[in-house]
Amino acid sequence: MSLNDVEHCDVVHKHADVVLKVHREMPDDDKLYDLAELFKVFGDSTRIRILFALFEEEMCVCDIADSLNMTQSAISHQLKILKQSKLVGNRREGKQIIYFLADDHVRTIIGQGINHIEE
Amino acid sequence: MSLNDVEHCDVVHKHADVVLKVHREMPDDDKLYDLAELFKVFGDSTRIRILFALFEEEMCVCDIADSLNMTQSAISHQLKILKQSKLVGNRREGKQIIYFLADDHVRTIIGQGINHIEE
DNA sequence: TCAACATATGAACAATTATTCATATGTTGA
DNA sequence: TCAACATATGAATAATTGTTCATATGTTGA
Repeated sequence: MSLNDVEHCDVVHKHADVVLKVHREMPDDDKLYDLAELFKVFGDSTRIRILFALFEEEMCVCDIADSLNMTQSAISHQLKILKQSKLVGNRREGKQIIYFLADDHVRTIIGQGINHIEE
Repeated sequence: MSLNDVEHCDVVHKHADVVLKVHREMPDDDKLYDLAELFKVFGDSTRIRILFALFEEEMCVCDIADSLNMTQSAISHQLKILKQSKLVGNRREGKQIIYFLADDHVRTIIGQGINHIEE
């Protein structure tokens, strides 16, 4: 794409340096996409509640469903998304699948979110 | 809601203590909703790119639009959402409206997101 | 091997949302 | 006051997404 393809206002000529700088520093599309996808996962209160549940301790699917008063299917679908984003892990224990937080990024990210909304 | 309303599996009886603990520690619905709404704002690559642009310096709407090669209207709609979440602020300078990052939470949150996806 | 249990998954539906287009609002210099 | 510019906004559309329902997969103990 050329920088001259779009000119929304006359200021683009005066501010061409700014536009260039943004271009230089902007992460590539793959990274931007991955970032947005990650935050999208946090952008649903069911998934946030699942993560808060797992803050307490690791748990089987039906305990999460009971804790949140939701169906096993709904929880299972959301756990799949959390697992794909590597926010949770799981292991089998007999008939049950135990889910747990993958690492401490989850706490940090949610903590920062709480900081922001509580100001 | 009663804890006995839903029992997805027999384990609920053995794990009733876990369910209780989750209930005790779970933030209230308002907070969970606000948290999810906040992360939803980060969950769109256009808005992420706007924030990255503003990492460089404050900018008028048309410079953002030019930087991202998008229409003024699309950017304006997204800026409204970013402003409502208090992630950006703005001020008028003559005919232009200058947008800027509201505070450093934005950098921290996005930084944590990058940490996570880069592992 | 079979019945009961625990979890996962595909399809369908309703709800949400990002962009576009047309237009409104607000500002400036002449 | 008026034309040109900069931004905001409402309506419409297409695409995405969370939950439900039905059912499949996988495990255990008898």
